[in-house]
Formats: sequence, structure tokens, C-alpha cells
Amino acid sequence: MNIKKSDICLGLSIRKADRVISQLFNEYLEPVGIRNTQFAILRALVLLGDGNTAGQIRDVLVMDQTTISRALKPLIRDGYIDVREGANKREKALSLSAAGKDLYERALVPWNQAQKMLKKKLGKEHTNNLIELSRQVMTLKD
Amino acid sequence: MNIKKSDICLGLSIRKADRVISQLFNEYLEPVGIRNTQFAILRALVLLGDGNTAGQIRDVLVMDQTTISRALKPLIRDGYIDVREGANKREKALSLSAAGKDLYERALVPWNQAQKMLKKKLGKEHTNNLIELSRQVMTLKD
DNA sequence: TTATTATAGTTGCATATGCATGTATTGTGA
DNA sequence: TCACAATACATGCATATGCAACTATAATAA
Repeated sequence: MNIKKSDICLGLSIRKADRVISQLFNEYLEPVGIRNTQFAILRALVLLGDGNTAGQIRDVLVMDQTTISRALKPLIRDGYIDVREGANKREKALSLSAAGKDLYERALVPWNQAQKMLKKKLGKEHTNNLIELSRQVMTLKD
Repeated sequence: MNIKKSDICLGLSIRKADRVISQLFNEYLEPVGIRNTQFAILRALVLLGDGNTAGQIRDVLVMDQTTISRALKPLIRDGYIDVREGANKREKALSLSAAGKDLYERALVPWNQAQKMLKKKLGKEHTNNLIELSRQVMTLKD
């Protein structure tokens, strides 16, 4: 250990881990032509069900509204997500197009591989710690 | 728990946690006019010692070389980091300027507050898990 | 009903991120 | 020594990120 444990920056620790893990998922997803964040959005729409708003995705992905707004653009542009009028004239209802559903299904394959690989490398302990850590961190934004 | 544990995307877990924690550090650091990543670079230079190259920072921060290259720009532009010729004509030796040293010292105050606050909120267990998780994840890039 | 406040989403700005590629320099083997 | 590989860093491109500020709409209180 080069530096004292108390000197380890927790911000850097999480950032470094994020870079490596995100890159891993990006590499696995690359063959289907989709990226980490985009997959997360598609998945959010699948798990939430269609017809949800950008605001709901924002909450699920713990992102800024403006980040969602822009992250949706390439997915809409490429025809994976359809936008129609929502519950009122402000809200926009988002849904996966047929192409979007297909893309998500295809992405599930490398996603599962990445999950499996990562779980193996981390082991049950670290895997569980990651999930619980994330859960705990979410309580900070309240 | 909305979805099965096995369905939790580890990529999203780390990404969400990173967003919240990084934002926390950014908020604490905001009064001194510096950001997370920039603080990490200054700190790397302090811990490595002056006269190090972008390549060494890249290794310490686990970033892409091109990301470092661009992240250095505002710090150089604002006079916090000096660049001089390194060991050869390819390498550039980086060092903190007087203003850079001062900025780092001032940033240490809110950084310590953020660390303290985060450690308290996470508790010893999660704090330790974060550090160990990050360490474990680093082994993936080999 | 109207003025005020709140909400949903976008845009300007700046940094963050990394792949592919390019340039310059250094190292090395024939 | 000279061709080729390796190294250090920068740039073009595209996405990722969020704050401040803006537009449009909806909800609410006077």
C-alpha cells in the first residue's frame, strides 16, 4: 500500500472502478452497436414498461434531467425509441420501437456475458458489496 | 426489491453510485473552483511528486491517455500546472505551480469534509467495501 | 379567473470520457 | 545506420455529465 488508507480518496476509488467496469460493458456491447448508458435507458423502458417519461428514467438511472434529455437523442434519432405525446402537453411518452426491442434483445446476450464475467472476477462477496454499496449511496441523495 | 437480485445490472449499480458520489465531491469542491477530476490530477501530482508525465497520471487515475490530455488543459490554461520539457522531447514534465499548490491546499479542506461526511454516511463497512471493491476491479484491466 | 408557483423538457456552456488516428520522437534489430 | 516498431502526446468525433437558464404547460392560491 503506497498511501495510508485514510488518504485514499473515495471519489477517486469509485471513479476508477466505474471507468473500468463501464469500459468492460461498453466492450461487450460494442458488437451490437450500443453503449452502456444507452442500454441502461432501453432496459429502464423495458422494466418500467412503455409510455414512460424522461423524468421517470431520470429517477431510475439517477441522472440529471438534462443528461437524459441528451442521452435519448441518439436513440430517438436511430429509431430505437418512439416519442409520442404523454399524459399532457408537457410530458413525452417514450416507448421502444420494434427496432428498439430487437436491439435490446440482442444486447441482452453480451450484457449477460459481461455480468457473468464480472461476477466471476469479483466473486460473490465483492459482487454483493457492489450492489449493497450502490444501494447505500442512493440514500445520500435524499 | 423491485427486480430480482440477479437482474441488477452491475454496470448501472456502479454508474449510479459514481454519479452520486462524484456529484457530492463536486459540490464540496465547488467553492474553491475546482472539480473532482481536476482535484484528482492535482493530488496525483502531489503524491507522485512534481515532474511527472501525463502517462504517469494516466496510470494512477486509470484514465485513457486522451482523457488526461484534455483534462490537463483547463488546469494548464488557468495556471495551476506548469509544463516543461521532460526526460526527452516527447515527454512533458508536469508540476504544480505556486497557484496550483495553493489551490490544492485550499481544496483539501472541502475534500476532507466530503471524505468525512461520506465515510460517516457509508459506515466503516461500506467504506471499506468501496475501497476493496475498487482494488479488486483494478485487477480486471490486466 | 388571474397571478404565482411548480413541473417537464430543452439549450448554452464547460468539462469528462475513450476510440481511431495522426505526429513527433525514441528505441531496436538487421 | 537505417528501416521498423514502440512510445508520448494531441486531435477529430461522438457520447456522457450536470449547472444555469429558458420555454411551455400545468397546478394552485388569491
